[in-house]
Amino acid sequence: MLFHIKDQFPELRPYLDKYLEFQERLEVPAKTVLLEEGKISGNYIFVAKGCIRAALNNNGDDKTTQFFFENEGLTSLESFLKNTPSLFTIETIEPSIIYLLPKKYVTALLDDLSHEPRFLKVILGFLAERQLHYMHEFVSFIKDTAEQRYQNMLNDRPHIIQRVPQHYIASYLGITRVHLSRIKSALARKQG
Amino acid sequence: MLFHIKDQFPELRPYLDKYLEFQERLEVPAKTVLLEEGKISGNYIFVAKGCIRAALNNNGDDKTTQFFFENEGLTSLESFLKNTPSLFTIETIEPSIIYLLPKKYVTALLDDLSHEPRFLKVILGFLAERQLHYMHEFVSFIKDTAEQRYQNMLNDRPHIIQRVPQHYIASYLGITRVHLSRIKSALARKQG
DNA sequence: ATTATTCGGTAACATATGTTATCGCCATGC
DNA sequence: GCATGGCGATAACATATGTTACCGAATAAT
Repeated sequence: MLFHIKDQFPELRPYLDKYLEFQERLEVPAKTVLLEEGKISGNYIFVAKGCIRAALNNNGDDKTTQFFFENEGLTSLESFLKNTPSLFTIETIEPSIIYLLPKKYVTALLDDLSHEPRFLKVILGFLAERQLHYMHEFVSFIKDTAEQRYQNMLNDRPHIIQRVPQHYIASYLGITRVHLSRIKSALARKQG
Repeated sequence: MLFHIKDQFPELRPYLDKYLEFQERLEVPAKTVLLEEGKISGNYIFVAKGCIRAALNNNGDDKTTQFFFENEGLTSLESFLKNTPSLFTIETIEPSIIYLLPKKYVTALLDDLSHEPRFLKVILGFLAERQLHYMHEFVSFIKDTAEQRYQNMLNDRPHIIQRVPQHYIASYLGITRVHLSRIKSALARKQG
């Protein structure tokens, strides 16, 4: 929420720079858990290099719900705002470089920024974008078949397919890895 | 976004009251289209009485994506913020009383409020809530079967099932009305 | 090098869901 | 009163998707 804003909105830079020193830099291998499902989220997480996923345990099977790559940041929003246990586990997929900003600094920063009128539009745009993202995903489940959702991913976010193991992608699409494999071979048969 | 905030946050009332006079009150029968898919959204829509739905045409069949009831407000956010054609048709389900606030007043109000520090938290909380709503819907498609989604709706939003025709609910759940009917009779057989 | 894991493909069968068609009920308009 | 259309249930059949099991390639651990 913070550090990618810095580049897009230079006028806000002074507000943000003040907090950079409080970040903790982590260099971690693949499959490192950054936040466990059921725990309270204590940090804003920024991905400098690598990629990570959000996942939940659904009666024993692991369901991936989101992917994050370089220069994306995340919190378990619900956990962060309401101090409730996180619905998701946050875990690296590749070896990654991560920055953590403890929650107290994030809230302090928000307080700073609430006195800065220009910030309202920034935060509005930022949250609206996330909201539209989830809304599009949701609508896609209503209107599209699994095969169409895979095609959408191929078109809109091909880096996911290139970098992420297939079983994570399958659960993200709401299907099994067997079915995803079938979809791929059906598409290959159709055109190559 | 505006008029239900008024009651929750009395300190913002002066900001909001100024704009009340610009609302247009509409009393309309069921199946009245308030915004057509493909058109640019020109108003913030507030439901005073009745209920409405958002829907889209997917290769000829009508898919309902959201329901709104008394004291809820909506915009086609994407259309509103980016001035792009709305993805959805907005249509009344029951005879309804609707208030419209033209876009220019909404943006003027937001400008007013950007100078009011207390407002940032309000808008943050408000947008976060919408975002969490979509996220939960999205996650539910990943982890739940159609039958479980119907059960969730029964538990969390039973008024929808009571007031909305079944074929709208079916498309909202991502299934056909035939399948929804089967789910209902399966549940009835299980317990009654 | 050798083993153990992870990953992706495929087959056979089971279950979930879609499609089409038919029926009955009920509200509405004529 | 009688049509008409919207709505919901159900059946028969078709397709989509899940489950389990097995294979082989690539990668990591020893």
